[in-house]
Amino acid sequence: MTSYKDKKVITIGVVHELTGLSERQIRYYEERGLVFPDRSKKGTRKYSFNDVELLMDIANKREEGVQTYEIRQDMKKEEKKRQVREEMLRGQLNAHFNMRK
Amino acid sequence: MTSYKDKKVITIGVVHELTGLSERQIRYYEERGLVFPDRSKKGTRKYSFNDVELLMDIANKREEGVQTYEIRQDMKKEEKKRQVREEMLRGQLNAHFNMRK
DNA sequence: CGTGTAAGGAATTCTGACACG
DNA sequence: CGTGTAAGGAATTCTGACACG
Repeated sequence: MTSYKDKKVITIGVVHELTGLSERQIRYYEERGLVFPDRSKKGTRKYSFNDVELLMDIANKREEGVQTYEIRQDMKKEEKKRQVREEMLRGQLNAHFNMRK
Repeated sequence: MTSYKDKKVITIGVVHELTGLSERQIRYYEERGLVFPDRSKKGTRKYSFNDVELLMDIANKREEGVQTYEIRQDMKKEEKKRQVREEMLRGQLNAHFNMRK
């Protein structure tokens, strides 16, 4: 379920190289609740490949002039949708198995 | 063809955390030709998830008392096998397509 | 042979702040 | 709001070497 894409192992310097974003920008997007890196014991940020992809999406939105606040709202909506879909699926599965009982 | 598993983005410190090997050991295995990290512009080593897996295999072999030299020989043999298999496949494909001409 | 360690330097990362707008 | 930058400190990484065995 958790693959390499989700493992938080990339330092901010490498994320900078991969995305072209400045470290300042990357930290700021975290401040705005758009990315959530892990922290090593000593406090350095660790990102996953998923985070890198997300940051590239954010970079594109920013270029279009979308504000971080709006990006955050959109991300919340997406999250909501995903939850609803999951609940529906769960409900159907339950109904199915209840019928077979 | 090249996935996240092959992307060299992990610093030696994180590799240490993931494998349990000391940085000294990790660098030594490189010296012996067992792993080949990339280098960032400034010279710090970058490993891939594949490298991490390889290092864990090496760690197991070492625990069994296998010397780095032998591990290297085995890796070369494996590499050879892979090449032969590829050449055979290529040959069969060629024969196949030549027949259809 | 394989690994630990101390050494000194260079590069990285962190935070909080000021700047501009 | 979003980003650059200088500041000072702490943590990371690098290399070459000595040590033990």
